[in-house]
Amino acid sequence: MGKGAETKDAILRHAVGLASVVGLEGLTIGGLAKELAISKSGLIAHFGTKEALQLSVLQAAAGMFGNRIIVPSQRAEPGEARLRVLFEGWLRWARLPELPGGCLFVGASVELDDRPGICRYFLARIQKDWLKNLEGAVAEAIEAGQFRANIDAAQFAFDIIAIHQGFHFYDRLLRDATAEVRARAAFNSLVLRARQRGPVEAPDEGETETGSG
Amino acid sequence: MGKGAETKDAILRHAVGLASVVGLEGLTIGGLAKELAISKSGLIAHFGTKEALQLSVLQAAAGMFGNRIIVPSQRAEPGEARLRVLFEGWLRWARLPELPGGCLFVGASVELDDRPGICRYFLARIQKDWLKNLEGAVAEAIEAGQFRANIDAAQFAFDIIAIHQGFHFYDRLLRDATAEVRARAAFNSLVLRARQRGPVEAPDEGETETGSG
DNA sequence: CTTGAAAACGAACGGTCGGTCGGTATATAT
DNA sequence: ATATATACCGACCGACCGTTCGTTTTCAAG
Repeated sequence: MGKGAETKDAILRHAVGLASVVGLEGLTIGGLAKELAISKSGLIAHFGTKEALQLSVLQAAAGMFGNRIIVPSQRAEPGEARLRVLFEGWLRWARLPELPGGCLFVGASVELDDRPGICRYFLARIQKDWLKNLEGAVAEAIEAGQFRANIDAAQFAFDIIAIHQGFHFYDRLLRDATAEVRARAAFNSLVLRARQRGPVEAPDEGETETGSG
Repeated sequence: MGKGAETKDAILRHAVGLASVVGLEGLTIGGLAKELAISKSGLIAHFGTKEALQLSVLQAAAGMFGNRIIVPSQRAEPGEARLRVLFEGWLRWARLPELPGGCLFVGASVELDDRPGICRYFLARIQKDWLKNLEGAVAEAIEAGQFRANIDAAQFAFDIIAIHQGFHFYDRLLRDATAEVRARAAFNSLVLRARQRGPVEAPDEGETETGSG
């Protein structure tokens, strides 16, 4: 890796973490440069414009996500196991020290949803990819006979994404310590419901429910 | 209403809609003043500081939410009916023409979750209030015998909030036309599961599932 | 009408923003 | 070691930010 690529990499590593806190628009070239102890002009020279920097930040985060969550998930066997690995990885992702402000994509989604441009376009694309990835994992669970055949994979993917959004809200804004427990409970309920008619499942007379089961 | 209160009201009406698009920080005094065809100084005089303006915007939006969603819900009978009215109202709320950028609270939640201050404090408080409101409606459904007694109202409230966040994500970023259908399906599934052991419920051999009921 | 208060104004402040430019240092290839 | 390309810098630009201030306009009470 040449000198240029090296510092560009260092810039993006910092920028991803900073953007997770202050948002993509909250990122300032001057502020980022000060953190890295380099000059504004030296920094922006690597990207040309702020929008290009923002796009690079999204791309860098997407790369991180792929390496840390998607790639490892492919070592799990297709179906429910892989789906669970993806979900658990996604929860951990939002708590990574490299992302002190939580999942960058959650923040960027809200920030960009009314601001057309390259960044919005890119974000929407990778989020749809992620959606399809989740749908695929559900489909595999159906093919493997783990989930019932009449499960709607697209709806299932919506449910998972909703749970993660809810988790983020509880965790980041409400600072609710039960965020993770609640998210996992909702996910488990979702999976349990999708399973083939199985051994027991008589939810009457048990512990509290709605998810926790 | 005196002259001062009148213009202050007009300012806030515009500001709420604008903030739903550009965010609380994206609000600029100059931009807002230009939209209203008044001077910057004349505008900010009503609030003193930008942070105070932002807080007023949140308060105004909270007032709108109370008038439009919470108050009408109290005409519905307690329990499942009221819960459904709250949920449906919440969906409509995110599509109000007065909120061209979607639910202001969703945007503000992400924007403020790492920025301490009066605004963040106020937002977290009213969001917890809303959470308790939902929990209360669930509890009433249990008391009315509509929902099983072992339902966890807090988890139920989490699930509803998650659904709404997922709806917002699908609707605003992905521009997915099925957002509303998916959200409603998830909600119906949630309610159906919570109901007392009822007439039929044999989910085998039916239409597609996971939410759709 | 007169008068005093309330409301809105225009101009200006210091600061920060993204971005540009010419020049200097540094790394890399020969 | 030298030459060339790359990387980086400090200074500066116009635009816009939130905020302040003194003045003028508008309103309402006497």
